[in-house]
Amino acid sequence: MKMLKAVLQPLVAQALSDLGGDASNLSSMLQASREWDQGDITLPCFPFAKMLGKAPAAIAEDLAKALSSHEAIGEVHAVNGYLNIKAAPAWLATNLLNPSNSHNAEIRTVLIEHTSANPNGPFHVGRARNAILGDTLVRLHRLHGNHVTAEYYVDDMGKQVAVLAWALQHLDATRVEELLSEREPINPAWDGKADHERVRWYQAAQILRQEAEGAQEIEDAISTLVHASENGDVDVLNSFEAAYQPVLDGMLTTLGRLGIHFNRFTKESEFVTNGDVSRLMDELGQLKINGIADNGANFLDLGARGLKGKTEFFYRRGDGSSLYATRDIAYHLWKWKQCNDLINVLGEDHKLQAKQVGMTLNELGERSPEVVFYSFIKLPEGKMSTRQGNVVFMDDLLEEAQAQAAAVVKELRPNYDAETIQTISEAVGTSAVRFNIIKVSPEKGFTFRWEDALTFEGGSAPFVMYSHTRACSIARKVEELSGDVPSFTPQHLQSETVMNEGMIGLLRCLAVHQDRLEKAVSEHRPHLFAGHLLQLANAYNGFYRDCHIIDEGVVNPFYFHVSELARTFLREGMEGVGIVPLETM
RNA sequence: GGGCGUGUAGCACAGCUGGAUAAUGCACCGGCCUCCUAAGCCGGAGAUCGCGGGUUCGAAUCCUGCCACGCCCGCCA
Repeated sequence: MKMLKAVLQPLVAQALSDLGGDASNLSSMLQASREWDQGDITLPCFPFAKMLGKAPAAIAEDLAKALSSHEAIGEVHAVNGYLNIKAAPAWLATNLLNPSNSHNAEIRTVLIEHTSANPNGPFHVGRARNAILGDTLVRLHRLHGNHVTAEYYVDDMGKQVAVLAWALQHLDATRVEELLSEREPINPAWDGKADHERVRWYQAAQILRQEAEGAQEIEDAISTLVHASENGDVDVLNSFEAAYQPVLDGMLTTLGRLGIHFNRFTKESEFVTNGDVSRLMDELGQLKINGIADNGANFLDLGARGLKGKTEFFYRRGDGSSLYATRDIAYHLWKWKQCNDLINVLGEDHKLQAKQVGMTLNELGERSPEVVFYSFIKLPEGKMSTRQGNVVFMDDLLEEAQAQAAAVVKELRPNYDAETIQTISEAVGTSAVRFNIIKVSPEKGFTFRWEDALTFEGGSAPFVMYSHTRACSIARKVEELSGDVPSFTPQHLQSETVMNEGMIGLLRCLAVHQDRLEKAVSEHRPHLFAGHLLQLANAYNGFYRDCHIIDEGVVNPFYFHVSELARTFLREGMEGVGIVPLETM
């Protein structure tokens, strides 16, 4: 409703100063109405009471009378000290349907790093929250018009890949299955998918590392590998890559099914081998807050910069090698060279680390990135843990979602052929899974429940998808019936003396579409836009109920143009949150 | 022990830069397919906004104390 506010503010300011009030803070006081029924824009009049020596209710009444008329203003009501203003539906329609209202927001170059999971095993639902959140941010920024690079930071040199590489070199399939005999066997559906296969090697190695016998030798061997990788040993790094790349490919296959893709993969080891990390450590050593431990390890005293709790941030070990966070800082310095805005999506367990990295960047005269943190997904039985078998793999969830969706399609549309059912159920299943996760705010601890993920009713992706297919169906029918409908002109509105509830509801919802997108993007809160999409779909359904676009074979051009605008907003919005915009379902 | 976060109807969740009768979905009760796709629409019922204080004309929202849960507090990643 920014467009309405822009028109109203000068008018309200005039009315207010005519009454002797101070209009200087008006912009922040004139707000979108909390109560959707009451109006589009509201001015609470309580703060003026003292200034004007009048009751708020009376001030609201006076303002309502003093407000000059304008084509944008539909209704003005003074209620309990609030001045409520509703936009004129015809004005809304004209503004929405005229393509002239192009918003020219500044285009930013944005680098979004997300997921970056260790390539040692398949995604479970918990780890996938990062990818779904991150990819939705990528999509929403693009919808907003920004240039976005979606980036995966590949941890190709840590202990986890070292363990995987060691296991693949020292164990065979028989030994692995022997060690994992008490665990559930691999789901036969994922035989041949490297993330599911190789994680068993990793798990077997983890078991061996726990055992008393021989554990020390394994530990030494792994440790040697880790150190070699940290020193940029090319052979070791190559062996690591050979170990993890098929796993990563498998993980990316899963994400691809969810419509998640990356523009670039950047390997952690790059910053070691190209010398950035050692140059960085030298630079950090020059800082005032640098400190040196007894064994020669280096740290920054971030307590001196206000960090509470643990104040020493170690960036160099006693043996001179770097730490994960050090490499992350080098990575950030590199990332900053190529964008205006930097966004990272991280689990809540990385909060302290991110704080340390951000403060160090500031110390070097660089900006901190924006970080979107999310809480972990739990299962009703408790924490997700691979070791206890308390885990839901994304691959399994997607299979199940698709199967459930297929069952629904078969029941609802018995005449559809197998291929159509497959297409629809795949789209419905994956969209439902994404939306189920994206619609809740990231900081909320999320409990995964099969019945919620597989709900295809109100509040879900299929609900939005269904409204969109209705709009598509109408567009197809209109096309068959009358070919091209002439583009919108204000004359189309002249027969609309009174607009019905469904039409007004949809116009109002369309009017806030851009505002909602902008807010979700600027605050990095995709769930706000997900909520708006549900509202938009709901508003479209009300419009569909009240406004028959085709009546006795005749197309109402005004209704049709509104429907088409809603269809466009729905489609773009769905793509923005990763819902597949099917045209039939 | 310290830091950060969460706590809203039976369940899940929105609202948190202070504003009205706390929004939505599921589940529950009742209605709507001779009419553009009923994965829909309409109506009903259901909330001491964790608990106690405080600031304010006004608090789910801000401050403070307490309680519960989660995450973190490695020269790991």
